[in-house]
Amino acid sequence: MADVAARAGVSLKTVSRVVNDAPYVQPELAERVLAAVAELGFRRNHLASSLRSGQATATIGLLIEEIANPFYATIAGTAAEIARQRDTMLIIASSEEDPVREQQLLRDLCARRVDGLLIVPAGSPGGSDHSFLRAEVELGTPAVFLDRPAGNLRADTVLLDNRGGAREGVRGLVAASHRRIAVLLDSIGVHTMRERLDGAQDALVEAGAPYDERLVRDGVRDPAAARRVVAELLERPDPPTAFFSLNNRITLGVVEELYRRRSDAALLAFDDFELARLVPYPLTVIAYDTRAMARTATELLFRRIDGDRSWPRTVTLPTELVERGLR
Amino acid sequence: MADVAARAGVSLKTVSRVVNDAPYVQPELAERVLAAVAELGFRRNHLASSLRSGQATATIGLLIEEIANPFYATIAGTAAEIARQRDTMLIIASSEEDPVREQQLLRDLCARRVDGLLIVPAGSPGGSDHSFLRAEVELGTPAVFLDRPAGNLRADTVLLDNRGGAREGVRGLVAASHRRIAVLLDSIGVHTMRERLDGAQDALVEAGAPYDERLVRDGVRDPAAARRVVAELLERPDPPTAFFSLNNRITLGVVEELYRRRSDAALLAFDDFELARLVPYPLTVIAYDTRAMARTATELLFRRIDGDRSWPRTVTLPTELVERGLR
DNA sequence: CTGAAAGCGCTAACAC
DNA sequence: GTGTTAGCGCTTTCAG
Repeated sequence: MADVAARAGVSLKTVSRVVNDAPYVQPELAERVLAAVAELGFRRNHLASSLRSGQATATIGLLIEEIANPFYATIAGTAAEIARQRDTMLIIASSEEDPVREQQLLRDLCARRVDGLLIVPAGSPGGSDHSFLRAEVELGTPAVFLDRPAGNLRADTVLLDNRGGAREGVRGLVAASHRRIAVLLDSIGVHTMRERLDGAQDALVEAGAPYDERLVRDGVRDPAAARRVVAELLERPDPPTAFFSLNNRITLGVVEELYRRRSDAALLAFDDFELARLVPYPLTVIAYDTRAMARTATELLFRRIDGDRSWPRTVTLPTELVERGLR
Repeated sequence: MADVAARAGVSLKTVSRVVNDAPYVQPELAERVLAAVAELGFRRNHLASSLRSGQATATIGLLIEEIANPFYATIAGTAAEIARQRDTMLIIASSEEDPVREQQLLRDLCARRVDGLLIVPAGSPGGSDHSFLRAEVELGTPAVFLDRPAGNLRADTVLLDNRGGAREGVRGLVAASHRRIAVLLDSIGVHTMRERLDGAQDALVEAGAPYDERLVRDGVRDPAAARRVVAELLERPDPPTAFFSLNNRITLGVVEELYRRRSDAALLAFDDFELARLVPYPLTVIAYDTRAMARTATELLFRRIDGDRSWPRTVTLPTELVERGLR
């Protein structure tokens, strides 16, 4: 910057003004500065600038499980889009469901002085403890939680109506006279899974239907496991007449096995997915608007960054039942 | 840091040493410093640190079209994973296929003094001009290009064998006696699309098959458009007996229309996709390893960051033919 | 092994 | 309108 100033025959501060589009600079001087900038290939150091000016690194941090997962990719895309409108960059960090890693990454993000944090908590057993963020939040790094609530921290949170959605879906099955409904889930340690299971039970209890624990299968980690569980359940003496899959990876396996067996069991699935309409099995999907969730959270975050100090709020977004699959 | 030093009764520099795990600090002093750090809730300012120490922001920039697209999400995930092993954060920016925006974002990333750049060029007509990066690269910000070549810049590049893959796939169709092969593509302006089309023509020319321009349809932007084009082509007096879809969004539409009509046309498709095995139509897919591509590029980038000044190289990764779909 | 001083590149606060 | 001075939080350099 000093070089530019020398070359343009002005002071360092004037260069700073020009580079930052500050008002009250003579056009003539500005032009000379711009010329010098071009000649010298000068590029402003954003780090130094935000070091001096206190906050405003024009960067927000997003902490998720893993970027490659389409659900998180959608969240990241939405957050990036909104951030872009404010000339803010997005740093994405993946916790891979590890609370220790999550905490490290969050601390690192704070050390980089991001303007705010968007967090999908790692959902492993016990959940993560986010109390260490309290200090950061008070020091001016707001945090908004997405999809899952924070652990031990009062903060803005945007959730889906997992319980309500599951309840409504299972009510549909019950109304179609299903009583033996198998439920397949990934991990009961994850908040969303617990909520969805609770919703299913709500509907069953309401209907006075028996709740058979043997029909609930936890630990279904991938499509292959789902196929095995479906096969096993269907070979029982009193097989379920309906399946409720609590996430879309499980749904893939369930569909494949039901299709293979030309089963006529009903299928209810949490999470919509691209291609759901092309799947060779009729199913009812509990869909939601991932982008709306991410948008809400990101807007909430920017409101905080802009100085909103009101009481933290929790927003719950609705789900919707949709018919999918080829019939 | 000064506060911590005061509290621990040491100099500022000693705090710096302790915080950075530097050797040659008396354990006793270190302990006092750590205690003070904990009491005061001190957190090192990463920005200030890398401002003074020259480079090493432990951040790399990734420029892609859009994060929400699974292809780019996979690239981002792989890059983030490798970066993590080096305690490096990843800033992701989306160009949305706009070369102007691309350039802005790249400049901004440089202004943030990222240690290196991973770039999937915006593929719009004419391609982008990356010559403005030459200065940055020379100033020590290495760049590696992915999936598409750079415009007017010699740099490390990792590509897929688009042409070879398409050639091999179409050879298969030709060997199965197909002569009227329709080709559907998104935009001829994108490098990968041109290469794929060239590969198809290679195979046709080899076989002495007629090349019918009316069977090549550019501008098929989404699945709905693909459906319309398929419908129209099938209603011609001499309909194609095979379809070659140049990307997976197009493939979705083609599958849907062929399935709907219970057609027996052969389908060849560039890009594998999750759920391809569940698609209700037999198809041959030209698959490739996106993660390998991203891994290769990211490793190349870190080698540059570590000081490799050898001649830029271009790596081309192979594709593979795979049978998919329900038969 | 530890500390004092200088300064990374920039901007806030003020004087001119 | 423009320049000067100080200093953001840290690390480098070099003296002890």
